[in-house]
Formats: sequence, C-alpha cells, structure tokens
Amino acid sequence: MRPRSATLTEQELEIMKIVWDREPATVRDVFEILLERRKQESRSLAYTTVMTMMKILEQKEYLRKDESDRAFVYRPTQPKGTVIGAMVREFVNRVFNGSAEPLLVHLVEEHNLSKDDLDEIARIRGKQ
Amino acid sequence: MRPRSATLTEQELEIMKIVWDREPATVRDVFEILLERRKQESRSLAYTTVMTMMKILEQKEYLRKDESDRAFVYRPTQPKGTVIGAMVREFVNRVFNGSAEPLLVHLVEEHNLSKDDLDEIARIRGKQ
DNA sequence: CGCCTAGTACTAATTTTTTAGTATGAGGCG
DNA sequence: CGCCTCATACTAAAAAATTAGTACTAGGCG
Repeated sequence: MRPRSATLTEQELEIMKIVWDREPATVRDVFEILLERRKQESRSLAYTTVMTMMKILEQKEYLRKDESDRAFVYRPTQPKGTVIGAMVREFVNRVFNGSAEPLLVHLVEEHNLSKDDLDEIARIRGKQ
Repeated sequence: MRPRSATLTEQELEIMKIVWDREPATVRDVFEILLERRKQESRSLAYTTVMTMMKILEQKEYLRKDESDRAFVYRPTQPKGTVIGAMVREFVNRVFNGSAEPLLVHLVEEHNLSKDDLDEIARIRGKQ
C-alpha cells in the first residue's frame, strides 16, 4: 500500500504559497496567478483544477474557507513558517537521515552562501 | 498533463542511498535492507518491487548494471553528492523560490545548529 | 424577465509512482 | 536426472497526485 505524502505535495505547496502571500485569496485569485505562470511554459490549467486542489487543502486543514460576498475566500490555518518548517524537517529526514549539517554544507558549497551570510545568521541566532 | 518528478522520487532515493552505501549492490542486497526497515513499521515488500524500481533507476541512468556471477550487480552512475546536490537545489527552488538563506534560517532555528556549527562550516568554507 | 457570467458541487479521467504477480530459466544438489 | 531455489523479464494492478468535465445556481444586467 502506497502511503500518502507526509507533507504538502508540489502543487499544494504552489497554491499555499500564493494564499500565504495574499491572505485571503479566492480560487480565482490563485487561478489567475497560476495560469499566468503556466502560460510561460506553455502549459494549461483549468479553473476547476484549482478549485479541486483548494478543496483538498481545506480537507487536509491547511486552508479554511469563509463565506464572502461572491466567492469563498480561503485563509491558511497555519503560518507559513510552521508548515515550511515541517517540510524542511521532512526533507532533512528523508534525504539526510535527519542530520542537518550535510545539508548546510551543500548550501554553503553550492548556493553561494558567503562567510558573511553565515556570520549574519550566526549573529541573529546569537541575539536571541 | 502531470509532469514527471524532476528529481529522485521517495522510493528511488531510498534505494539509491543503499546502493551508494554498498557500491555495488544486488537486488537482493537492497531488498533485504528495505524489508528489514519495512518490518519495523509493519509494512511489506516484494522482491520484484525492488527489481522493478532498480530497473527504472537503470532506465533513468542513475544505476548501471553489470553481469556478475549469479545476479546482476548495480552501481551508481553518479556520485551521491552530485545527485543529492541536485535534490537540494530543486528543494530550494520549489520551496524557497531559489533563495538559500531562508532555508539556512530554518536550519539554524529549528535544527539545533549551534553557532559553533556555523563557525565550523564557515572555517571549512573559508579554507578553500 | 430571460440570459450570460462566475462560482460551486460532484464526478471522473489521466498520469505518475509504487507495488506486485506470473512465467521462465539457470544452476546446485539429493 | 529431477527438483528446488534464486534471479530475471514481462505484465499489470493499485494508490496517490493532478487535472478537468458537467450540471447546477445565484446574481447582474440588457
């Protein structure tokens, strides 16, 4: 039996990022942004596809919908940081067996993070 | 049209990690390790499932198979660091729109990376 | 008022990913 | 030699993830 994804799937995340950005957002809001992006890469998208995805996100309790004037408006139930944090944790677990250091090394070596960036983070971190 | 995953899927990665570890590995090698893990969580696994996955990995050219005494032996075509690096990049793109810093912040704030760890990384990084 | 638009609910198809069954063959061994 | 084990090739089913169609409704507006 194939298990369900433990975190947001790719398309679910795509939608959640938009809703976190707008807070709240309607299906049409999300649809238009996504459609625009799809056009860039010559892919299409149906309005009802976004609707279905947002309903799924509501069922999974990532979104909550409120009656509004015309269309439903959706809001995230959890802050972005919380959900993304869980995704980072899942990634670290899955790819690096739970250890964050090797990921850090990848970031430093392959993502142009300078010593200054690290110092900056360390400084912020140190403050608390 | 749903696109294919741009990186290793979950099960593909699980297998690749084992093969990188053994180098080379047979289907049976991988099967036994995975079966053991599955047992822990009361899940089952068929030998042929692993075979199919490894054939897919061969088709995708992540693995190469060599004739051997009894069973085929499989070797990775690319070093672990390269492939995992690509996965990190894909993750950063997908989740953080390509910017590594916010991921770094998550790591520092939620994965018990101390200032010392950062210093250590910065030192290694600085050396080159 | 009747029509068009925007929205929703419901249903379902498609593709990917994961899983496994069946048939077949090679080789050791009693 | 005949059987049993292990491996492979081939086929395909099941589940998840993604995509979309159809029917229906409310509301604006000509």
